[in-house]
Amino acid sequence: MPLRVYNVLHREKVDFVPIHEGKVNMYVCGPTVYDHSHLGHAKSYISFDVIVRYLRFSGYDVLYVQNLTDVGHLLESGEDRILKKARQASATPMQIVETYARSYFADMDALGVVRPDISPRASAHVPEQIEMIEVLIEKGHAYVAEDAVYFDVTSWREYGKLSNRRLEEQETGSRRLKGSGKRNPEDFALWILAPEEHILQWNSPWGRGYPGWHIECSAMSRKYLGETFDIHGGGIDNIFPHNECEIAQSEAANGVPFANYWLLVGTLTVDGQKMSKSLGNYTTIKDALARYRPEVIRTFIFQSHYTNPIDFSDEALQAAERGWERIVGAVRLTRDKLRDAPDQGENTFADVLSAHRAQFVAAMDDDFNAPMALAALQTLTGEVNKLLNSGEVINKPTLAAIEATYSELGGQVLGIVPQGDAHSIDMKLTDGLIRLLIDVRKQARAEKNFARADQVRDQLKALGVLLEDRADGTTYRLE
RNA sequence: GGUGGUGUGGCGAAGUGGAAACGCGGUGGUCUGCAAAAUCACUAGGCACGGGUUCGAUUCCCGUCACCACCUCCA
Repeated sequence: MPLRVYNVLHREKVDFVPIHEGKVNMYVCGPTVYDHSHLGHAKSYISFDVIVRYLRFSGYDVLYVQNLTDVGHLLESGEDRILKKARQASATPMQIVETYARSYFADMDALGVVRPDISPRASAHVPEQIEMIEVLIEKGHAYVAEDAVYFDVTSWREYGKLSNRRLEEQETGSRRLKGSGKRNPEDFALWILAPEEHILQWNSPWGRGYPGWHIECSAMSRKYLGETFDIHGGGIDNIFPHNECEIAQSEAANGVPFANYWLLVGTLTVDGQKMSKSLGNYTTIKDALARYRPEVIRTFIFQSHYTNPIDFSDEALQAAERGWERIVGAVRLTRDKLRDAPDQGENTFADVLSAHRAQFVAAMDDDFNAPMALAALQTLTGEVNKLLNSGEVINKPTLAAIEATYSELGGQVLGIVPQGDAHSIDMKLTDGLIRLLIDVRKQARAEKNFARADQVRDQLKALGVLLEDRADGTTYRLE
């Protein structure tokens, strides 16, 4: 079955056909690094993480580019947000950029988000942006005003095609014309001339200044992925004006289509309202990670389709946590039994595994339907638990096949099943010591010395080690 | 005002023109020294509301209402 994706550009679900067979070139709008990231960013980048992981799992060679915006992203006041932060922190702009770029990567690493292959920065691609602006001016799609170089939206008939906006139907605030050399209110800045005291500025054919926000994505995607590439991703909240401007600039400059497929992620909300800096209703990723495991945050996000909004609450996270625990509980038990299972025998569970794998793959092939894929893992977990609790001896080939299925689908693709077998010396030692204590407690229980047995269990619990007695022995898990 | 989207059980959330996934929660069993986990059964007679098409609609069409996002900085 072919992979199908919902292409926002045409508002329909279509078969995914890459430009070059077996190869996917993909660009996702990255963050502006002027503050710590919050869970809204997590939803976006975890969603694309799974898209990239699944494409690779499906055999595609993916080149994943995600930019870092470190210049040109202006506040409503017209002030560059990086500069504002730098002034507040009495730091240089590049210190701010470096600080928060590192923070961003640290957060993404902690969430298990696979790093993009290339993370280009806007400030490091000024020549490429200038070059593109020059082409736009030559072709009559941009003009030089006294304060900036603007893209002339009336020169590009298709402007608005992604977001279905018609210029004449928009509420055009007069504010946007105030004090600028724009010909049309919807014209947007490609290059902004900087006053002398402005800290971030470069030489350009039009005078010293800095690039506008939108041009960076056009210039950098072209540089690394070509004039036409396969997938462009981002948050739905940036469909206008940012994504719209990108398309217009790129197609006007290059004369060929920009991205073939547009995949946009729904918003993370809090009490139905978008999580955002300006509303102040945000939870940083660092704060969230202090309360929930990364796998739990991922599971929470996978419980709704990436295109839909999802509402954040502690209740929802806790529900996700319980659901996640059920899955990894089965995995833990499987790995535990694998330690001393008989080698002989055939995989008697192959049919169940392949049926659930097929469900999982069918779900993901249908526009990366993670909620449905997760459901397949959940029903598989029911089957696995039944098998493991049946009281029968299960052979190694069967257990290994179960383990491999979870590691592949739940681990490699979704990133919610941690790797087994901690190989570090510390973990081996810890594991050995815990098992030693389990043996000691077993002895006490055999002697009906329940006080001693409970003491071992209670003290281990205080250390975050939870013991679970089963008919076939005691297992443990770390809190 | 324009554009796009959403409205499904106590909560979260999939999905389909022909008996409503999955998870959480709840109730009652089983297992168990206790605890924890697991497991079994039950838990929406209806999918915002009103029309229409159809043998049949939650699913398609029209209308209405509500909420959200974007049109102004945010993935």
